[in-house]
Amino acid sequence: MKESRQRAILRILGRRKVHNQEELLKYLEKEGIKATQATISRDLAQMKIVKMHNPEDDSAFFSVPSDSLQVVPDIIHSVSGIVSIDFSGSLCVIKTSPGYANMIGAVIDTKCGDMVMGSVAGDDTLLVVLRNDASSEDFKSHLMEKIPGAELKFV
Amino acid sequence: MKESRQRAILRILGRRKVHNQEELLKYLEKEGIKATQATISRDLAQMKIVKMHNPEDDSAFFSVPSDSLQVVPDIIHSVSGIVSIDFSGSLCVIKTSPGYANMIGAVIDTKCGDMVMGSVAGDDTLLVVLRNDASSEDFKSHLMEKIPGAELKFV
DNA sequence: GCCTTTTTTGTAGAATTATACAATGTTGTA
DNA sequence: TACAACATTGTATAATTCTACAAAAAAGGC
Repeated sequence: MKESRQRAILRILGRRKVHNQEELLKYLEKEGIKATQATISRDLAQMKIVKMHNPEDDSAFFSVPSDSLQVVPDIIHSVSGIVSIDFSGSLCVIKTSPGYANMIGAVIDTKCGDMVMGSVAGDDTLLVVLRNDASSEDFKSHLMEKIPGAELKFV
Repeated sequence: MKESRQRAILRILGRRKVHNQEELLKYLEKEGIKATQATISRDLAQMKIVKMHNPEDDSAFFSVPSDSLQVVPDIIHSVSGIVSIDFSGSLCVIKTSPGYANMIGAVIDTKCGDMVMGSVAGDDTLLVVLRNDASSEDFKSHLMEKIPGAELKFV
């Protein structure tokens, strides 16, 4: 129950701006998941999800920072979000579902540190810089091994 | 007043874990800055500072995410936090005061985008990937020009 | 199965944070 | 200086989030 609820929370936050916990509760209910504010308060803390402010329009919404996800590995690994993967030299461009780039970047930094020099993530695009001695083929197979679901996306 | 208070907030959050706004208020007072909870609530929102949770020990503290800082450019540019700068090929490793790496990474991404491919920041270490056609010397002088205080740190 | 231990959850209320409003301060213009 | 326009702040309170506690559910051990 808890795991699928947290998975649903990630999915919802990746798609919409959610401004408070009551609102998140409503979206969860639409997916048939019932819970209370107290429960998702604990979920958000556990998942290290933060409330971000947008000074432009004075709004606030929940956001999943890039380093949040090693805390709940079981969840991340079952959420892929990867749309496409392409290479150009030692650069790898990964397109993701909206909002997922940071998360996937965090997983890659953690799981593929030996062949990755670093990564920069936008909202739905992730740029991975491979080390000089790492081939794109090596990186591909590493990804397939470490991120369940990734293999489906290679065309 | 507001600007120096926000500068002080960045300095404080870079050095200590602050768990709520009342606590931040006390640290500010120690620096001779008087304000109310309402004021720093607005400051934190404007600076896009978030409250992060640590599920390990059930604590929470304020944190400055990497993309927070373009919002308050006047402030960032007067905070250095750089401890050391080293190069290895087209890689640049910048050690910073604890908590400052993200912030400095954001400044470098913004100010040195033409010679920087991307950067990844930990808590006190920043890895900058230079473009192939940018020399470390070019990057150094660019840094010195763009980040007041940086020149002091080159040994 | 039955008992124990641990985890998850809801309720209710405490703690924290955000904000409407009024007041004060600041900036620019003449 | 005097005025208007705008920005910043404090007060009081509203809104939101967290958490102590008890109950329920799940996981292990025998």
